[in-house]
Amino acid sequence: MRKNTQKRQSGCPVAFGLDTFGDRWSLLIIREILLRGRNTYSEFLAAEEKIATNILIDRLKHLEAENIIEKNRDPENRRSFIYTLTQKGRDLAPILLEIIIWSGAYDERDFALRDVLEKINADRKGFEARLTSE
Amino acid sequence: MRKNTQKRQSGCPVAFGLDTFGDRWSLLIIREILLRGRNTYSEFLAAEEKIATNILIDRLKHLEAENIIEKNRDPENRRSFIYTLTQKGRDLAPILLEIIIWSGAYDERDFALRDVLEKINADRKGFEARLTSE
DNA sequence: ATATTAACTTGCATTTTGCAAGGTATAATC
DNA sequence: GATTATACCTTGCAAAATGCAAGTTAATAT
Repeated sequence: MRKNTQKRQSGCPVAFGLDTFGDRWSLLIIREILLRGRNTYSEFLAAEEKIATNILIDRLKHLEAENIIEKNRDPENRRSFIYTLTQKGRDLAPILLEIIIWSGAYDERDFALRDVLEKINADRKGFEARLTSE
Repeated sequence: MRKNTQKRQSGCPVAFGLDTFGDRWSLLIIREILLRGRNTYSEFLAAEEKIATNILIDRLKHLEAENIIEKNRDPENRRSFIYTLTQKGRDLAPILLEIIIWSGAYDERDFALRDVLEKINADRKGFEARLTSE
């Protein structure tokens, strides 16, 4: 388990962001919820990048502690939990979209989420507004 | 030295971005160049976050290999090198700005780069255009 | 009762990061 | 022209984060 959010304690907003969600996995979990409609532990585990179980639970706890995601019991299946984004979490959408735009321009390989890039190109503001609202 | 860019080989643009600049330090180096006009090894070292020398040189080499920054001798001081952003590097500006906006909304502490946030609020498009152009 | 699914936990190896102390080449100072 | 200082690294080792494989627990299905 990571040493309880050891932040750089720098006064810079870029550093603050990196300290909060700037690790190898957090944004991928947020991508799963925000852009792929996944929201359980097992769905996150099934993502193509193959996150390890201990890392996954560590990041989920961390993101929950940062109030970026919320964990609730699935009302229809009492052994399952549903992870959803808070407003703070949904507000990460613009960052994700900019990363997708940048990679769209510089990744030569064909890739997933092309549909997302197309939606951004078609109507950035509208698409983003839908993602950031409840 | 990091094992030559071990990428996740995922087809996702978010993962591609994270593999390219998504570590603890790369975006801070890019911030120094893009938003603070710093462009030498010693200036990066002097940044408030206190990056270690071996990590700094590793990230500089990595970013250069990824064609995000360029290294050139300082014509006025032959023992110094100037690191500048390529177009690919300048195109990371929107991502940095979105991180600054997000942190501006959710970091309760008073912080640096307030001036940048104000410029974004005053004229996002113009400010961003200036950053991404040569 | 038994098996299966979902959500974890634990132990240990590997990789990355961080710290402190060098080392080399250029330039400034005595 | 010898000494000192600056700028850019390199190296060795300790600490932390990540990754892998094998458990564990609790709810549900058979």
